[in-house]
Amino acid sequence: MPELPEVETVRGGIAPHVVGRRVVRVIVRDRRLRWPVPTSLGNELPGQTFRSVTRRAKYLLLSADRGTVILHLGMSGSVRIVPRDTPPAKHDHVDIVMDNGYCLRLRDPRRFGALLWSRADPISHRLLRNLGPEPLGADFTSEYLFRVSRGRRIALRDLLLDSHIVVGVGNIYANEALFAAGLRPQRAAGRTTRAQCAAIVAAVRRTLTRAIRAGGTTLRDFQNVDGLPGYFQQTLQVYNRKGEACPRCGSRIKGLRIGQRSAFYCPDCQL
DNA sequence: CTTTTGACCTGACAGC
DNA sequence: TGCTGTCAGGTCAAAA
Repeated sequence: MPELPEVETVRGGIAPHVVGRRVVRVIVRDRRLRWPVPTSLGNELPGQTFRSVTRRAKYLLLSADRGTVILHLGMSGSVRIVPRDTPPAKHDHVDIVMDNGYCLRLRDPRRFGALLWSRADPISHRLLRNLGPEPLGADFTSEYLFRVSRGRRIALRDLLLDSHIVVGVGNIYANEALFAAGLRPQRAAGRTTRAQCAAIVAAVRRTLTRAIRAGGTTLRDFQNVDGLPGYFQQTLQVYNRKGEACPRCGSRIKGLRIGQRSAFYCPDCQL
């Protein structure tokens, strides 16, 4: 469910409730997430204080005194800050109880998310080690994108989804950014010019930045920490708008499948 | 090496 | 009211 803007929205939402708080205990009701929630989390985290909440790709990193909680929301994960005695709902799998009477509660119906504990630097964790550059960072440049796309027949949409190329971009924002760049999602990545790569990079950055400002996109069930939806879906130009009028030229937006996942584009605005 | 496919899960929704 | 089929914002591992 969440892409970079949604994860960033969650990061900003939980940070003020978490940083400086000491963990009292960890309650695991169901450890069967994408990988089992490690017993070391419950053994080692209590007694430690959270020092910062940062993000790498779609991972949230809750740094404590002698380790880091690595949290990924998968497709359906969400976190809330609730009073510790709030009865858990279905799919509320883990509580991290803090010393102020509140807890960080993780809900994840599909259980594609992950909650891990890293004693060492989380950046060298096997899940984070081989990730590509941050899309809003200085390393994601048109020259970089041009270089890594040479000789690739993969669809542009799928190149943007590849976390080894660039992180944080999911299916919604990949489609939206390619609309903004004027390139069809199914176009072969290798068949792009330097100028087109520059347009893609600029479009990715602008799309993500705007979405963060809007508090993310809520299509079905994304909620921020306060239980409120994001507002960027009102700004979506093509995603999930098959058959509707292109906001730029009025043509009918097309939908197609690339691999197993749907893609959307305007046949007149995108080459 | 690149690209595609299958796998992991539950829930919402459309259509009958 | 049910049933069935389809789809979903992620991403890893294995197959081709």
